[in-house]
Amino acid sequence: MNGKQRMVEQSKQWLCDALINLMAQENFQDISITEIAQTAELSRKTFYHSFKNKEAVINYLCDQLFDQYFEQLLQQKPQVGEMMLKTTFDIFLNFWWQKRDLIQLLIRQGLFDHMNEIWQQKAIPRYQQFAAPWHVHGTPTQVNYVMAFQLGGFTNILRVWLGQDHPESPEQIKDLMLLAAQQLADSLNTN
Amino acid sequence: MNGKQRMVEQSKQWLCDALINLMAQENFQDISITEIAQTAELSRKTFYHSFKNKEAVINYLCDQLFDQYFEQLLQQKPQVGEMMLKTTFDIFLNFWWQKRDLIQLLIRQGLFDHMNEIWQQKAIPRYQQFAAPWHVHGTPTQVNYVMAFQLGGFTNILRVWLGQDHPESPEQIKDLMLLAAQQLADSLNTN
DNA sequence: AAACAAAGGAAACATTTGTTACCTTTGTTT
DNA sequence: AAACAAAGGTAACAAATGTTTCCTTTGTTT
Repeated sequence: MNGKQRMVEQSKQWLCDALINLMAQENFQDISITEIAQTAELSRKTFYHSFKNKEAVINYLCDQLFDQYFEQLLQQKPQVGEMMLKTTFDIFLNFWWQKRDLIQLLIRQGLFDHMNEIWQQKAIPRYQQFAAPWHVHGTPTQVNYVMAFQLGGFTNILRVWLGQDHPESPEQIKDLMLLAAQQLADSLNTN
Repeated sequence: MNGKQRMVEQSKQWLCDALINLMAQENFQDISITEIAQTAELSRKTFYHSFKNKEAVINYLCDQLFDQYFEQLLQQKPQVGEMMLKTTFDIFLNFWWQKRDLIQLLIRQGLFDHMNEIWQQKAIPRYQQFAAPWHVHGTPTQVNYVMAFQLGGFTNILRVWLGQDHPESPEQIKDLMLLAAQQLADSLNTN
């Protein structure tokens, strides 16, 4: 990355930070582009040079988040069986626990759905690089739907978990999830 | 409902229909309020009387959809075990199959996430009226997270299913889901 | 039937948005 | 070092948004 690109990235980051700061005090809908630019100490022109609109800033922010998440996931030592399930839960829960302030802000502003859209688009192709936390076999279509189910399930747990004012610790959620998974399996098998 | 309220509801419906028709041809972002009002043969004032903005129209639309869905779900004969799982899948898949034109429109316009947000908010409290398709027991917190997982999973399957130009028939998806559920259970038990 | 309340229409309004033109600054290239 | 390309700043612009005022129409109340 050369100096010119660094300048552009820096501006984008400043605008992002400005929007996040404003969102802590004001409703997303009511924040104007002028306000963001002023807070970032940049001109409105620079905003429109960096982003198409307010939503694009959120997109950029979410892109960064997911790249960070998948980086952590890729560093995971290859594992199998139950250990893999636990490791995947650990990474998932701890990552979002670290980012909880930002996520809670997004949830409160009704932007979690927006993040989810980006997650789904980026995650499905990327997940082909990994084995699923539980073993999946079958036709590509079958695998795809099982993936979609898991992905949607995890994301929604994240929504409920961090949507609370005082969310439980990652450890508590982990135990909860393992128990729930086991129960789900039991109930499906005994039916 | 008296005549006055009927008039208001009728206007809302006309504006809704107008927006849907316009969305089939034009990008949601690029549709102006003026355009919607003109298509509905109502004044811009009437639009702002009925809705806060364009997004509110989508909210209204989604609210209607979910009320219809839960009505169907409530008519379901009380059942237990595997039959209940199949019945729930049937209602879910057939309902959305009927509405597939609208859902596909929403997905293409990047509004599925918006619908999802409304679904989640309305569904979690409402689901307390039902037993889950598979048996869930435990603390209220545990039940809540298992519910969230299932709900998120189903919704995401809907996204993947109807996001395609030529989605599979509901019967095919049903078989796929039952198989996937069984597999999930097996893999969790053998780990 | 008369009075009233609420909805819709017309039109004007300030604000915000997104775009453009022109100029200055700054990093890259040769 | 000079020429160049790209980014940022200022300012103006048309278009759209959301709000308001005033007036007409329509259904409800008494």
